[in-house]
Amino acid sequence: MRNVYATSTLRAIVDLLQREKRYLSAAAIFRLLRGAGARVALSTVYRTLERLVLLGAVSGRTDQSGEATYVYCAERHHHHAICRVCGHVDDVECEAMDDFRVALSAQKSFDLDDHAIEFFGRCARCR
Amino acid sequence: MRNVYATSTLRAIVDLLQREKRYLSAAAIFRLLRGAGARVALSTVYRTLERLVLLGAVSGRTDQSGEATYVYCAERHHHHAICRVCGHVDDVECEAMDDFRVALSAQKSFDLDDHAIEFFGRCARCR
DNA sequence: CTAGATGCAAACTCTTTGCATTGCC
DNA sequence: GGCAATGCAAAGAGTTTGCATCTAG
Repeated sequence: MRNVYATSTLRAIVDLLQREKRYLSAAAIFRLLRGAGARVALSTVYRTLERLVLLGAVSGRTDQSGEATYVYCAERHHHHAICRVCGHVDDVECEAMDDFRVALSAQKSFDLDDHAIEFFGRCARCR
Repeated sequence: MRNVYATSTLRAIVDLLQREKRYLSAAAIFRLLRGAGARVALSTVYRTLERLVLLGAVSGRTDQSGEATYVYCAERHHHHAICRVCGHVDDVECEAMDDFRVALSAQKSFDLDDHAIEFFGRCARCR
C-alpha cells in the first residue's frame, strides 16, 4: 500500500471521531474542525476520510437522507448498535449475531426497538 | 391521508418493480419506462416512488455509491437477502432472525458470505 | 369540476476532481 | 528532495422544486 502521511488534519479527524463515538457527516466534521480553529477545506475532509476508511480506522454509512457519515472503528469485523436519541454507537461482536437480543439488553443495556438487516451472498440461481 | 391517484405512471412503476424483484434506481426505472415507450419525466419517477414508499408498496435503500434504489415489497415487516450477482431480493421473515443461516441456506438456498446489520433503539444513557 | 399528478427546466445538496502549492518523512 | 496532502474553485451526480398544464375520480 502507498504511504500515508500523518498530517495534522488526519490526526484531528481521528481525535474528533474517537471522542464523539457517533456517526458524523463530512460537513459536520468540517464545521467542528473549523470551529476549533483549524484551517482546512471540505474537500480535504472528504479525502482524509477516504484514506481513513481504507486504513480501517473509520467506517462509513449513508444515513436516512442519503448523506455519508463516518464513525471511529478500530476493530475489524463487528456490528453497530446506534442510539436513536444521541447517535452513540455501541460495538456488537459478531458472536452476538445469533442471540443479539441478549447481547443488547444484557451486555449493553440497549433498548432494542427496531433493526435493519441486509444479507449478501449468492442466490440459488447464481451460485 | 390524502388521495392517491392510480395514474398510468404509478401502475407502470409498480408493474416493473413487481416483475424485476430487485433494487432499481430512479434513473434505471426512468430508462426502462422510456424504453417501453412511456412519456414520463425523471422528476415524476421520483415523486411517484416517494408516494409508493409512503403507501408501503415499495421500500428504498441507498446503495454503496449513495444512490437511492427501490424494490417492490408488499409485506409489512421483513428483511431482504440480496444476491450479489443479479440483485435478486428474497424476503426473509422476521422469525428467521435468530437462525438466519438456516433460513437462508435451507429455505432459500442462499449462499451467505456477508451481512450488514444495524440495530436501532436507545442506549442506557438515553432511555 | 377539483384535488392531485406531470413535464420541463432550474435550483440545490453532497461529493469529486484539476491544478498549483505546501507539508511530511 | 520527493511523494503525498491541501486549498480553492469548478465540475459532477443525484435529487428536489416552482409553475403552468393535464388528468383521474
